Amino acid sequence: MSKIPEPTDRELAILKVLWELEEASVRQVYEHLREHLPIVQNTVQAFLRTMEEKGLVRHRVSGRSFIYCPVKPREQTSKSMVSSLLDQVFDGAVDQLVKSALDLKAPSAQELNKLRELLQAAEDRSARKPRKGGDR
Amino acid sequence: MSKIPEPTDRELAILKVLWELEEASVRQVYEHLREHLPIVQNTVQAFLRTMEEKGLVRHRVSGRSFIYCPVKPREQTSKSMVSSLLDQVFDGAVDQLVKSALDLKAPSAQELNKLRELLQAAEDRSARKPRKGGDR
DNA sequence: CAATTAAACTTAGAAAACTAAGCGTAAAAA
DNA sequence: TTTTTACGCTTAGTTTTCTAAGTTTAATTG
Repeated sequence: MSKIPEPTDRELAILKVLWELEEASVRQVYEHLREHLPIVQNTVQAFLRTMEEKGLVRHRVSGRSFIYCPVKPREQTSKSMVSSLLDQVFDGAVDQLVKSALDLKAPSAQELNKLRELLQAAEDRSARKPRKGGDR
Repeated sequence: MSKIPEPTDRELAILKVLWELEEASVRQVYEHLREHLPIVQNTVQAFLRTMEEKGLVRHRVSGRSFIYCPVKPREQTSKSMVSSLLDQVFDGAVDQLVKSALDLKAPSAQELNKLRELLQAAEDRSARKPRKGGDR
């Protein structure tokens, strides 16, 4: 139902802090953000307010402060962003996306392990139902 | 030197056509685009003009028409976009990006093959120089 | 040669993204 | 009790993105 829009760059920067801290006051988000980019606390606050309007974050009250948290977990958001990217530049070709990612930065040993697992899992799934069945 | 900005959504849609056709007139781009989204030829033309200013495309003259082509190949553009996404949401964790991609859409048999190759190649590279040496 | 057409260029404006100053209020400090 | 401080709210401005109408120019057609 509630169609949450994809976050913009700044919104994403804010969400990133919230994902990391689980929840945070305006102040806290501001403190984190300004380590990476020049910004003013009021700006952060204004963003959080509009982000709440868009359904990207929620808040609860604690004393005088609002404590914000993300509505959607990182995985869900990233998924739809990857999906957009996939359509926008790769025409849906997953392998090309992966190739770009691997070309970009040599994965660490741990990452390689994880990748092997992921691929194995994908193969298993594919083996179990090789045809393009739409169970969505 | 010449720092080319990342293309916006619409710019990307136009680039996609150019990547596909190698090169194309305004007219041709327009014809392709309007199959997917409501747009007017003038709009496409204005975009191509500003895109040329930004360094995203170049043109040559053929008769009365401008024939546009992308400055950067698809791979290069996608690479920097993937890089941004990686930083913006995954904090650089390639495996998480790949996981997102694989969760999103079951890869076809061909894609799986390609993925196996890619992983193998990454492993080979990693085996040959397991330490983080920077030969770039 | 006049009219039509097809192309690029100019201009303009709406919508979204981003930014921050200024205001009000209530708690805490002096 | 007065002052300061810490917060959220309102407002407003700039910039970027996206859109398309109008204008000009030159070739082709009648």
